[in-house]
Parts: sequence; C-alpha cells; structure tokens
Amino acid sequence: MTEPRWLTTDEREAWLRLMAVTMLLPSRLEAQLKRDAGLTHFEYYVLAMISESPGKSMALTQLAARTNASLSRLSHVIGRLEVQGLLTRCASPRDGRTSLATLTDAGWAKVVASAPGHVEEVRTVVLDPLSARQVAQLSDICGRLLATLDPDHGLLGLDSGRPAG
Amino acid sequence: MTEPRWLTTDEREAWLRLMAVTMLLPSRLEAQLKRDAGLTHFEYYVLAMISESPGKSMALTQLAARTNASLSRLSHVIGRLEVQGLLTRCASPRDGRTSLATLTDAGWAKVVASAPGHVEEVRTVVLDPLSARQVAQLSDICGRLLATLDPDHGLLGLDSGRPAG
DNA sequence: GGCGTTTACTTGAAGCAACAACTAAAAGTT
DNA sequence: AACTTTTAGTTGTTGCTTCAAGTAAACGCC
Repeated sequence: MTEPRWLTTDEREAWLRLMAVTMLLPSRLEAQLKRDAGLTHFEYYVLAMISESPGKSMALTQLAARTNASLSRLSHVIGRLEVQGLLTRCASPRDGRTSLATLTDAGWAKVVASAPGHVEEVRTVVLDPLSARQVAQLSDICGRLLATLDPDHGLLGLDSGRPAG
Repeated sequence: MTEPRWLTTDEREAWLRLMAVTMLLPSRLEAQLKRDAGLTHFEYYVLAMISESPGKSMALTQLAARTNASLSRLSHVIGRLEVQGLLTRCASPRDGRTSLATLTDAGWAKVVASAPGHVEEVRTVVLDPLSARQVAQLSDICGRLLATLDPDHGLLGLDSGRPAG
C-alpha cells in the first residue's frame, strides 16, 4: 500500500471539529425532541416531511429519499407511528405498489406542537453562536460537501420540486 | 406558547444542508470502514484513540469522554473488541475501580492497516471538495458550535493535554 | 398475452445502542 | 473506625437499525 497523504495540522483540526459536531449535534436534537415531544429525531423528521407535502401525504419511496432512510427502516418506523395514531397507511389509487403515509389530525397537531421547540433548539446550538457571515459560509461549505455526499440531492428534495424543512 | 422565531430562508438553507451532512457523513465513513476493515466507525475511533495514548492503554472513563460514549456503550464495545483479540482489559494498579483497555499487537496492526483508507475517505468527502480558506472557515465555525455542544472540550481531548485524531 | 425484470414495499432475524439497575472501590464525613 | 457519597465499571433488557429474504404490482418486450 502506497504512503497515504496524511492530514496537515489545520486539516486535522478542522476534521476533528467537524466530526465532534456530527457526533454531538444529533444527540442534542434527539434529547430535546425525546424530552419535549416523545419523538426520536428521525420520527419528527418523517412527520415534518409529510406535513409539508401537499395533502399531508407521501409515498414511502419519496419519503425515504428525503429522510435518507432505507425502505425497510421507514416501513418499521411508519408502522410505529401508525400504531401511535399519528398517520395512516393506504394504498395509492394510481399504483398498487406504492403505499401512501398520510398524517392524521393528531399527527399534524404533533408536528405543530413540537416544531417551535425544535426550531428553538436549532437556533441555540447552531444559528445563534454564528455570525450571519458564518451562516452563509456554512451553507456554502455544506453545499460543496453535499455534491459528493448526495449527488442527486435527494435529501434536499430538489428533484421533486418541493422545499424541505 | 409564544410565537417562535422562525428561520429565515438563508438560515433554513444552511440548517438543512448541515443536517444533510450530519446524516450522510457518518454512513459514508461507516460504509468504508465496514467494507475495508470490518470495523464500525465507533470501533475504529475507539482503537484510534487508544493507539495515540502513551502505552497504547487508556482508562474507560477517559476513553468514554473522548469518544462521546456512555460507559455502558463503551463497556459493551470493549467487550466485543476484546473477543476479537484487538485489545485486553486489565485492572489499574493504582485504582482498583478503573480498568485499562490496552491494544494488543493485532489491535495496533488493525489501526495501522485501516487508517490510510479512512484518511483517504475523509479527504475525498470533506477536505478535497473545499478550498483551504473554506477548511479554515469550517474549523472556526465548528469551533464556535462546540463551545455550546461540548463546553468542556471532552471530545477534543484538551483537558487531558493530549491531541486527538 | 405470457414472461422476465424492475419497482415498491413488507417481514423476520440479528446486531448495536440507550436505559436502568447493580457491584465494587475510593474518598469524604463525623 | 463506621458510614455515606462519589466514582468507575458491568450487566441485562428493551428498542431501533440493518440486513437478508420474500411478496406483489407494474413495466418491458417479443
């Protein structure tokens, strides 16, 4: 094996910090949502994505692309959310294969109730500590990284023509 | 509940991109290490941290702080790595409570063998897509975020006086 | 219009992580 | 010196994720 290009001190520093953020940020969001809404971050994200879809309804494959989940994982999670009465599964009238996850009133209420607390947490841990310029830089940088990590932009929902959030 | 401060378009964009990165980056690293070294990213990280410690040996509490793991999680993982013969557990001579995880020759060899591929992946997905200025900006930004996320700097190993990596 | 392929899920088993309860050693208290 | 508290780690259970295998509808095609 040929000698690898090791990291410079600056690169190493940047990398370690980024990794620290990717380790700590999810658990921080997870903790807030679990505490205040009784949802995992993934469950919240699933509900939020559906809630922004027209008719508060979404096919699982589409949802899987947006949430970066395998269909298997999504199927299990949708099952749990269905048991909790936050959404319903129904077959698509157009395509017998696709099943649509549709928010119930309770599901919509859950999203409405939990969103403000979540947004507040995001402000506290990400946006507030940064200057406006840094927020713009962060956006640029992550955009660059996503060109490699997510070439099809499935997570940002660009291909389906709808904004995500 | 009082009306929350919603995100502006720019803030929302930055946030969505950051979240996309924190979702995709771990699975990317995970995949490379699983494929090429048969290790989870967490297992690799544990081995790497121990390997940089003097005597290739580390107390579990110290290790837990560096890897952002609960003692419980670490105990389970150390158990598995011990079964694989990559490290050994032994009681500390100074303090009967602390148990030291020590890398075996096989464990050291594993780190040496897997590090270059991991570093290469880090270059590919993080460092190469960015300019030197952006790397510096990223470092600054993450440094700011860590002030909130990790006030004690346990993850970067600043309190123990040793660099991490 | 039958037949293989692709797409869209579902299901069950196995592994890893989070949580809670526990043991044991050291340190502090009186 | 006994007693409580704190620190360090272990263990078992529960739950979520991943992985492998399976089902069924739609599509391609000759």
